[in-house]
Amino acid sequence: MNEPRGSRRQRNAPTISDVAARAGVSPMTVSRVINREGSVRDATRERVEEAIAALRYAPSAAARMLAGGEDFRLGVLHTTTSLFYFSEFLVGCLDQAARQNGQIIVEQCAEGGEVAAIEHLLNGRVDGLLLPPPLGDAETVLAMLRERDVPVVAVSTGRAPEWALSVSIDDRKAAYEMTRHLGALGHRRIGFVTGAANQSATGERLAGYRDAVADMALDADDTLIAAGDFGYRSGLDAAERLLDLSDAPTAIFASNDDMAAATVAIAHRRDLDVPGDLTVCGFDDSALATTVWPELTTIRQPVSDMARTAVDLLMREIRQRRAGGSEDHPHVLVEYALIRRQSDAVPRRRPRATG
Amino acid sequence: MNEPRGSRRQRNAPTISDVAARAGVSPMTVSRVINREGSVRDATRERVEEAIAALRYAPSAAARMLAGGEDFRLGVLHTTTSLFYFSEFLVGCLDQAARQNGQIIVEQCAEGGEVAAIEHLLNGRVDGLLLPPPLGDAETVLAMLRERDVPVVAVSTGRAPEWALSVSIDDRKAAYEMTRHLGALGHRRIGFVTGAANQSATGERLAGYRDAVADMALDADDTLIAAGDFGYRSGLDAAERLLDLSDAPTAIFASNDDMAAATVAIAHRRDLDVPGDLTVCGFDDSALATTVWPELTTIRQPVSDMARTAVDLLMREIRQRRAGGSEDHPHVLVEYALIRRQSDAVPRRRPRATG
DNA sequence: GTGAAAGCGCTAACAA
DNA sequence: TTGTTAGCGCTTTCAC
Repeated sequence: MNEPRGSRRQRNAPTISDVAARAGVSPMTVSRVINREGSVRDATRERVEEAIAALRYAPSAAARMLAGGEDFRLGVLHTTTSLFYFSEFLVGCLDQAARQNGQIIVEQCAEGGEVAAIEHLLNGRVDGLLLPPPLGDAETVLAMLRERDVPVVAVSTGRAPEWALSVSIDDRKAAYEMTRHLGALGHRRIGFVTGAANQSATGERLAGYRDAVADMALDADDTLIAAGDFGYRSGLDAAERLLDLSDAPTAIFASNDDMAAATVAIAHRRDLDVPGDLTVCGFDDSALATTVWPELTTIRQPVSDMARTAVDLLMREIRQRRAGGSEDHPHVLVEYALIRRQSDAVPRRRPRATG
Repeated sequence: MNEPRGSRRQRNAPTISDVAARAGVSPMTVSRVINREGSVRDATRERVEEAIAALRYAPSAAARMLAGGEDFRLGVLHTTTSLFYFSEFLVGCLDQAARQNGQIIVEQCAEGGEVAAIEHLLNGRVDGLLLPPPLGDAETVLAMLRERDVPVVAVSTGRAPEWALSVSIDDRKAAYEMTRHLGALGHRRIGFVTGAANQSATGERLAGYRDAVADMALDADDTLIAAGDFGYRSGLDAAERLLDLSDAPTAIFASNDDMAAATVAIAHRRDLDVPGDLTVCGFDDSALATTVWPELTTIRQPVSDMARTAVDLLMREIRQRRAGGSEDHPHVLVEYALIRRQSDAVPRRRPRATG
């Protein structure tokens, strides 16, 4: 009758005490084993590990956190643009956050509704924000966040503000490399389709293209540069313009895969074989790159790794701030890769019949 | 010396006790206000609410859960297919889960690695699983899950197993409606591109098409039905076959947007205007539908709402099981919508010159 | 190297 | 209608 009023346990999952009992040690020792603290004798550790395995024990994140573990609420702004990118980004965030007591709050926001969305997120007590493109370049958003002194990571931005954190690839170098690749294949006239004017990656990619054109002494003709906005439709128009040129390019490098896919569509509409008559390549390696046919040669941004890094950086920053510090704001550059698929080839011999 | 050793609080966020102190009530009363339990006098409630606002108090999810609140860990299997779908799906899951102490664990899995992935998820102590397509039709997956007695929701499946939960649209009816729409426009020969054979939605959509063809007495010709597999490339092939027919269709209804986009590409390659010379429509209303040009007339599946519903259903089921019960396994049907965009039109007059 | 005690913030059960 | 008590599962602090 001394039973204090039945336990309130609801889930019948094993607890740290169950493990301790089975291993014949105290809960504290189990805790030490779990957290990889040094001071546990090997024999003890082994017994504990056995018990953990036998019971299929998994620690309760909630209890852990409550007992002094830190926790993090990270907001992700989801704009309607770049849906392809977003999915991969989110998976990376979720994965990394789960490893570190992080919770990801996704806030959808319509164009123009960014400020309201952020307001909402901030009221929900998020500790920091992740900004996938194009938000990392949005002046009003950035200004607001800076004023509020919210920790922020900009992802895939060409040029992130100094006070923020960022994770990107070297857009300029990647575009340079792709352009050189095309040049090495034998293309002299390479068309380029730019991205949206308000994103800094756009400028970087264009600069990379220009560098390579200059370095390899390719045809440097401004009519070879067509303005796009990262949207498929803008790619359609840009490709038309480029292919209408009296001396049309033999290769077109679009600033993203959507516009490259559009270029392929236009080429086909004109009975041009890709890559036989026209080489087309993209940038990002989004789902679209392997959806269309031929599959696109492109620059791979490791989006989900970048997301993981971003979450990591952000948590570090938040932790530092909680501890009072935080002076450095790392801007990390991750590796990209040039992925060759079926959309590039050596140019067909030009009309003036060399051979 | 009676000071038990200073508080261990780490975050300086206000607690329920802070609110209670400020409002001059007990923590329990605050808890009642937060949880909208009836028995609190209005005056008291107001004071508490003021205190909450003043302190910007937000309850700690961890503490709440630990104290007996239920919690849920829901696993989502992420196959490489249908990335467009997945992003929207995930956002819905996350959103709904966040409202109900749910945590979403995403597990990526390669083709053929489903069983291992599930094993991993289950070891991570998930309480239930969400199965986006094509998993809801995968026999081995389903068998394993059933044997283990794991709560499961199949989403967007044509025909979910009785013992599981499901959220779908009425694929057959939707395809029927789209086909009738095409018939009403004046098309008599309507091509159809099927989906992957191993997904039950494929059969449903085809059946809907057939029903409408019969009901409207349209040309019922099996050469008008081309097999696809939901992939873009299969759509390319199917469209070629259909347009190579001596009496080619004036409209092609593809079982998803990817294949519809491929059909548009083939049409353009053959100098056919869409929708002038050929009407094309898709199914799903994925990101692709509004990416390509012309934008696709398609059937909208409200994926993110479906995800929300799925999470809800799953939590309800888990809760019931914890309470010992659970007899009924709801299969909910949500509304779809036929979205008209720019890819459909009245057929051009046929060669035999009617007028 | 290991254990005991206390407390993280909250709510269920009971008492007033 | 409101308050009191105890305990959720874990980790911290201190003692051995």
